[in-house]
Amino acid sequence: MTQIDEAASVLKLLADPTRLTILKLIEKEPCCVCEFVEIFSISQPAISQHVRKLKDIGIVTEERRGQWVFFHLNKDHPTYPFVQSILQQLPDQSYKLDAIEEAGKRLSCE
Amino acid sequence: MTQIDEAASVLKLLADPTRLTILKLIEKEPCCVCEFVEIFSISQPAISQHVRKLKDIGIVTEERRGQWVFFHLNKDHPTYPFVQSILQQLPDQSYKLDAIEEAGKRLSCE
DNA sequence: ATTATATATAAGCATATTATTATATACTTA
DNA sequence: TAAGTATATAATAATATGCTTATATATAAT
Repeated sequence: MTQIDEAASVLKLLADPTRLTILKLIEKEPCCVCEFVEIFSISQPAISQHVRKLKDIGIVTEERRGQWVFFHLNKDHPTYPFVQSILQQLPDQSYKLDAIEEAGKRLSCE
Repeated sequence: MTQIDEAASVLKLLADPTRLTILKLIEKEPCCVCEFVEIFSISQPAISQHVRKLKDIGIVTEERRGQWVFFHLNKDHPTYPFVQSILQQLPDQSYKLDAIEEAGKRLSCE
């Protein structure tokens, strides 16, 4: 496994609009699945599967708070500097959280 | 098409070890297909197909020199700064060209 | 305990990706 | 012009990806 292979693996994880948005959101603050479910127009299992891929390499960690699970960007992960350098170039996505809040759809986890 | 979608598309193109190495090589100097064929252990059509994907979005341009086609990294492309910021973090791959040269396999295009 | 809510996993399916082989095209040179 | 070299395209096959629905698990609340 060369550095190129490792970089390609990380890029593959980032190369999806849903996962990229998730990462960009939790870069700012931890979020829970129920928020992602409201934001994206895909099913809850689809969200879980995207998040699992991010957890599998360790760039995302989970923290359970009661029945909710919050996801954090793992700043201690070896690939974090690389990931961060990419995220940093993308526009903030928090407006998506604001939008569901205004629509009264920000669920009880908040 | 949001900025996130566009970024994801570009990342998808980079998310392959062959394409990533090609980009890293031509970042330094234009290369021709015959060199890639020696470097990678995949068929010539497979190389052509990888290169075509890069040409399709325009981040790579081609220049014919006789029977050879050389590929350049297009520094004027809108996504170049983004791509460059990623490539810049990867280790130089020129040793692969050196290796085929020493092995006497650097073909006539040189 | 039972029920409700939040999340994860499993199975299945459609589509995308990446390779291969066969063949076509472009250019060079004898 | 015929033959050789370099590259591109087409057809096809294997595998990967990302979604869905159904179901399981974990916690909370009645």
